[in-house]
Amino acid sequence: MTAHDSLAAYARKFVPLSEEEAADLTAAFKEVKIKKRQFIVQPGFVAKHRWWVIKGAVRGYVIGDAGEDYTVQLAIEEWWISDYNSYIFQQPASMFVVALEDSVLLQISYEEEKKLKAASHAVETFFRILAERSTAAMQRRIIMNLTHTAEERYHYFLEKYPAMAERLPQYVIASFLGMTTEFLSKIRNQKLRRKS
Amino acid sequence: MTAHDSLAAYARKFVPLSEEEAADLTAAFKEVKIKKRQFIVQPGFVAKHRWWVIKGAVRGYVIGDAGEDYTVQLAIEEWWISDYNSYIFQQPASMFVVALEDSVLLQISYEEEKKLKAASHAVETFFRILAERSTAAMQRRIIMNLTHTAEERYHYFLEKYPAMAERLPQYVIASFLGMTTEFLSKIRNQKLRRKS
DNA sequence: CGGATCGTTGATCAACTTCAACGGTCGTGG
DNA sequence: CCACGACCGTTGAAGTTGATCAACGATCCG
Repeated sequence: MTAHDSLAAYARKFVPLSEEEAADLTAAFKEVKIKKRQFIVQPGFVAKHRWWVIKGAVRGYVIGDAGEDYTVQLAIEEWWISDYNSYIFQQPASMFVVALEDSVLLQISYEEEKKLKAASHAVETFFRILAERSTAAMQRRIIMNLTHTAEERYHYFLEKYPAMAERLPQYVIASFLGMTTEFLSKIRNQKLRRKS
Repeated sequence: MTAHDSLAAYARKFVPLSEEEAADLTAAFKEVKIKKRQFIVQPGFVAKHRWWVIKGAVRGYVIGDAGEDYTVQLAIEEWWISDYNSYIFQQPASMFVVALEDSVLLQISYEEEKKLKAASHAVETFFRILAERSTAAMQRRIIMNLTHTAEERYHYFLEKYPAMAERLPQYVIASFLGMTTEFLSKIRNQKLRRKS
């Protein structure tokens, strides 16, 4: 099965597409290969594309005032990634998006996506569903961050995303969970000097 | 201008609607009045509606294991609210949604919304845009929470949402920003014992 | 008037960061 | 092919941010 066929199959999980719609949708995506440490979005530049990961792992992050980095999004196979604030509004990005491994992506441009959505109600629905699911996922993440300690968030992450947990470097997971890599190391090794 | 006209005008900021589409859209919404402290979503029950605030203020929150409450969403005039994880997937809610003031809302049911989106490409587009904007806003909130201190988040909130800041009780703002009301009080009154 | 409700203040405490030092591993160029 | 950095993770000590606890004051409303 080709990369484009995978995407069509993925889209059909959410919305029924005619052969023609599926063909038009996938034709708008271009396969790109990126090397580990290669950037596809950088602050100050508009994110002109969104990407769907076929193979590999990609990370979106921002840099704080003191130079610390914070992972905002992670994507492995069958996940989407971009700087959505930049992509949706076509404004300069605040994020970096970089490959954590040599990766293969399917890339669609803002303009192409816009045309596709206008041309097909079903494709419009597909992107609406993606956006809704993304909203729901972000809401869950906000709740998790507000209501749980660093240690709880890590254990939840392990359970929910075991594939990422075993594959991604620790500093990426730590910064995704909103803690330092030192602290995550202590959690993992039970080196917490607890009163209890 | 009626409440339903306001909604039509709001929708037309994002997408062009024919007279018929606008009429169908607004007809699906029912005006509801709720009293301060009245709940419209409760954990365990499916959120069957989403609401658009015409007048008043509404708060969505979750309760942590130790009974602390965390504000997940706030809505005043022209904002949307629901428990989106519940509404989108039609699964039991984890949030409470409650009126902070006597409020007037426009309410649409999941089923009605579904029909409308299926019947009109433009309405589908409207909801897609809402979802995308919501995703982008949540991403900004995640970044803000990760990258800034409690004090910085408060000052940013003041600047960005002055209308809410002057109108909502302090404990609501504090829990929205992920801090205790005591701490927010100290920030506001500069009672922080700082080394600097 | 009297009880909720909301905000304030200070003392103490816990969660997590920062800083500094070090050890292992991986990959790349000489 | 091996040596030398980068990169990644670990550990401990000290420091900070913000939470918790407890008490109290003001205001609002029925």
